[in-house]
Amino acid sequence: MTIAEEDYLKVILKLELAQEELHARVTTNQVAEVIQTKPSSVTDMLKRLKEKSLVDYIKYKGIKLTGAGRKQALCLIRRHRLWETFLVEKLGLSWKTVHPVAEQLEHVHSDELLERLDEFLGHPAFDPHGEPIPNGEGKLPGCDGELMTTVKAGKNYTFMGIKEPTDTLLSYLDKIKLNIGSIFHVQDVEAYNGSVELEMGGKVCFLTYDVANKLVVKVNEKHENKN
Amino acid sequence: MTIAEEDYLKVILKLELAQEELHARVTTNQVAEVIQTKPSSVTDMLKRLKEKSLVDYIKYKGIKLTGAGRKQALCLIRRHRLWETFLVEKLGLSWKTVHPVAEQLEHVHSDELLERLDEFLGHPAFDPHGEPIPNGEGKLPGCDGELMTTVKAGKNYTFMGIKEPTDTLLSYLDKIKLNIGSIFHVQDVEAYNGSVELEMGGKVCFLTYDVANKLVVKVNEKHENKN
DNA sequence: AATTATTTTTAGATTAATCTAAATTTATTT
DNA sequence: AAATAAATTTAGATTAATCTAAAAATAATT
Repeated sequence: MTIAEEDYLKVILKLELAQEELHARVTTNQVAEVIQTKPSSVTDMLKRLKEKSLVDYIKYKGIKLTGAGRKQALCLIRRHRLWETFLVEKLGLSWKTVHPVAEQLEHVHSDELLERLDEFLGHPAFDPHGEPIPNGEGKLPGCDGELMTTVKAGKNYTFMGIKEPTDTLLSYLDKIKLNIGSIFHVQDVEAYNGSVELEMGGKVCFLTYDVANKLVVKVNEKHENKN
Repeated sequence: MTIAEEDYLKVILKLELAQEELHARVTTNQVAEVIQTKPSSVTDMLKRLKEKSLVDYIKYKGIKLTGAGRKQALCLIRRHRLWETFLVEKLGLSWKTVHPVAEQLEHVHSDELLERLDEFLGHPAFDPHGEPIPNGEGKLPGCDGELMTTVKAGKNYTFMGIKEPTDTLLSYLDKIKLNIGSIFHVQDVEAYNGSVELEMGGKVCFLTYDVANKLVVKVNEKHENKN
């Protein structure tokens, strides 16, 4: 498995997940756009990936990952997000700068390294950008989470991840010190405009509906009766 | 700088350092032997490296690194050894297995990553195999160390590194729990056969001349009057 | 439905890194 | 010093990954 092949698989998976209409096939041009290459180069690569049974590719009809291809792609995303977590949590790099470095690290092949790294980081479920980290079996966590727009006043929650992370949103969360893993208490949900009032480590913060609607949270049963 | 180019530079530096007669030029066949490739492939690569002013290559006459080439090669060795240290010290992998993983990690390009990793590891001077880690300026540490065959009874030393590490020697040192960084007290040096008796954390151990002659140590002024 | 536009694929080149086989240069030995 | 052996280089191919330009297929529009 070459670096180029791995890059293509990852891009195809991301396009499949982002696809508007479910089960629609990813197109040659979509891939070329993301990889920043010519469609003809994509066609060449697709033939090679098909040869290896990593994609189901039909001329002029688009692409779909096979089971094996999907598994590989999820492994790459797992590696990428674990490395990003390491770079930010352990080495203190900024989440703004780690992507290109993780882009290189994700191509390092070693199952044992990956396992140990995961353990070293405490089996994190989300990376510093709030993206879920697939587990060893390729399953994404936090699928049982809910958006912060559905929380109930009086309950406690853990902040799990971000739905569609953008740099501006991440910067904002940095500023108000709302970090992944934070536990908070919902003081109030404003029925009028859906804004949420939280209490977190003694400090209070307000979130608009638009922000709350990007944040994935999980009820924290254990801390239910904290206040 | 491609991965292949980096691999060649590293091999050439290692051959230069291991050269019997100083200033002798590294040969095409030597490189081919180490890289496990054909001499003709080496010739091709040497032309490319010469083009980039990384080696001083004269047809039929052999190779020498230029200043720039040497700097690059030292950076690669630095990366390799820092990663090996990370893998063993932080992730708990065995020094027996880390080489091929570090071989991949050393090709990750990021100055900031390297700086932070070095800091995270506490600026180590030797890797888990006892090899010295070049610093940011490409200088090798422990050049002021001495071999354990020159120690004086009654003094305290720190175990810095290993002269020519082999798996069997490393395993032996593991077994007698003599680790890099260990501080020990020299109880006695046997004039008859040069064997050395050490005391280390209350335990005593004997080393033959042959073993002691591979171990790099440094007088530990601060602990001079421990006993 | 016919035409136009868009998407996708093919054909043919290019570059890095490798190979084999043959030619050349240097080293070694009679 | 001539002959032989060894090391090195060249010439010509090969593979992965890319490109450009042209051809073919699909989609959109009149």
